[in-house]
Amino acid sequence: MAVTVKDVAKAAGVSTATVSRVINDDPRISEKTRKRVLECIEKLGYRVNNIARSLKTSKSYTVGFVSPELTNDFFMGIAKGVETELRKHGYNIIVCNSNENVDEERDRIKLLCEKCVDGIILIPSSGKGSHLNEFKDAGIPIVLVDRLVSEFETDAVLVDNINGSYSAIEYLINQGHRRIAFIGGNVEITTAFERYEGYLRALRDYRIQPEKEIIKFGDFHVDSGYDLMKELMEMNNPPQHVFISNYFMHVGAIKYLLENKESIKVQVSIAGFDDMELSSILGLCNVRVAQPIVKIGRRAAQLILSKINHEEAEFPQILRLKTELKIESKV
Amino acid sequence: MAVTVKDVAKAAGVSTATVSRVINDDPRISEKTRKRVLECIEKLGYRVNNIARSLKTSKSYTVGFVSPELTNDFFMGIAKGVETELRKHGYNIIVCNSNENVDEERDRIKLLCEKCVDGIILIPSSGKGSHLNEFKDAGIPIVLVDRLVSEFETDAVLVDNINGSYSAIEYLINQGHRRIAFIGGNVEITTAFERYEGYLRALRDYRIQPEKEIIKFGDFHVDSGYDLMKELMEMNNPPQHVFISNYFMHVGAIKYLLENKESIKVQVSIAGFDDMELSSILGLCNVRVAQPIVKIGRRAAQLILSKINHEEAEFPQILRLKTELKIESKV
DNA sequence: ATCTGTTATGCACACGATTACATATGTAGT
DNA sequence: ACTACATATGTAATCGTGTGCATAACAGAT
Repeated sequence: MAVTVKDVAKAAGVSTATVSRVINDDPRISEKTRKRVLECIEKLGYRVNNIARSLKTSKSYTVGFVSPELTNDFFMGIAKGVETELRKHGYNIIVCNSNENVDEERDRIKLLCEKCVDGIILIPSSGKGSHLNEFKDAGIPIVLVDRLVSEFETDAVLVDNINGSYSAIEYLINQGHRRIAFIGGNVEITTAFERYEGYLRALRDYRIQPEKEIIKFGDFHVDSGYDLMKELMEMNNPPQHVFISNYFMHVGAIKYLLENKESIKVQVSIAGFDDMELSSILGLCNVRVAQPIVKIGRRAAQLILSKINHEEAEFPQILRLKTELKIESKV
Repeated sequence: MAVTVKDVAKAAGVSTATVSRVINDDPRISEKTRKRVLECIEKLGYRVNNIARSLKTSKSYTVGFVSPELTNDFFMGIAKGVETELRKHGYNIIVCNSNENVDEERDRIKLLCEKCVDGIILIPSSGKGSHLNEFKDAGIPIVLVDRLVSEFETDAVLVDNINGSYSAIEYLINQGHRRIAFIGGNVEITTAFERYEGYLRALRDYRIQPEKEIIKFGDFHVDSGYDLMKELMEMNNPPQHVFISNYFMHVGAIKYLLENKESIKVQVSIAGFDDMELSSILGLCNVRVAQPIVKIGRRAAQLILSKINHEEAEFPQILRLKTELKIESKV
């Protein structure tokens, strides 16, 4: 059915080896035959079969990308960076949704191994990583993104969460605020823990005693941000400044504020992590810790490429990218 | 290096054919040898090489998913539906970003063909489709999603945009409003055209003369929504009701309204297409035409599966999914 | 004419699995 | 004992490429 090198070879009156060499730009082929072969390829509409090629070369030019969720601009921003960078090198990504579930995560990785991907970029769905050791002997390089996991060591691209939080809190303190509430994610996730750590560190450095009642932990989702903001606002003495360490929680918090404008006794200002399309329009968040989202993806791609090509500098390697503090001056 | 059927066969004292049959659940294998083979598979840590399998069976169990953008919850909601459905049948998706660019779209599809994907699900990046004909002879089924294109016929999963718009406008009219502005996308894109058509049709059915000055077209992006809302609000006689036929434009429009609260003379209510996580929190949009986003993906997956398996009922087939009108009662 | 070296091409096997066909074994019926 | 048939397994070809090795063709030097 499909046109193969064999057909091209026959048409051009050469061997399949020659055709293969033409396809792969082997310089030893004479201009004359190269031209003839290329003509036949064109005429017959030949297209290389990458499955066969992969079998022969043991390179699939495909990497797996496993994300806890697909409808999430943060994760997909990373995916975008990964795709853009890998595409330059002829790679594609197989995208899998782990549904924030360790079992599904394992399942997807297993399938990716069986598909012989050249590497895997994983945004872990939890803080645990023991199940990842099962795949060590498959010899497929893995790069973690955004979060680290326990019981599994590998390269990773992360953000400097501690100093990200720190800088935002420091800014607020310098503005004269001393009672700053905190809404964060589950501290078993490294990202959440580090952002909390940055908050605490800034308070300590400025000799401010953390106030337990205004420090709340949830799960990085919209509803959680909503609920925790509600808790804060229903206190007798609600805080006027809240640092929220995740974009989605921040959206949820603002949702609560907008829905309950009348009943809230104080005016609240929000500082938050991430600077997404919608962060600015919500108007209630004028201090933001921006992550270089697409760059995270790019770096992860570069890292996996160098592992695939065994340019192992000093692995395991952990890249920490800096955040940027964005202040929106109230007009 | 890696363990192959050969190794397993040797270890179990059988031929590779037998091992292959065990792997593929061939019922002709005796319980005794099946057990022995499975033990050896376990012991050696054998994992099937899907590249080799694909070469032999000409099935890659992979489909391509080409989207104009990755950081877009609408497109990724579709991707999620696709992934979920295909996963059940053992398929994976290679996700490509066409960057809303026809040339890149063609480029990605070409690569997908060379990777021997079993099918392609495409969210077209423009209204043109002539370049898709190049891939007809590759024999790889294609399913379009969300939009149709000119000069190329194939199956598609779409939304009933006309009646979606219609129902929203009809609702507003029944509420007593007669001056309803329209902000829409480029009418060369079928989706945008149909939503405009629904708007017009509703006005006509209720004997309302469309008013050119309050009908605006942009490009389905946030900035465009912002600009067009600005145009409307800067009119001498700004409309009080605006129907915005796309989620991102709707976000941009609200951004403008929030930023310019003081200078806007009228109170504006917005009706919009799509019902996303953030639609509700913005509070300014209480009438929404909800698309069954994940279901669109599911159906596209089912369609591509039936084409792959040649269960061609009566192709080309166009599925139109119904929208749902969501009214948020102002409390 | 012979040798050396370079360049261009072909032969044939391998990658790791599937599968049509052949064969071996067992069982039962006549 | 012979045939008939079902069951279980093996043999070997095949999918479409890439590539080590062999070889052919030719030029230039001796």
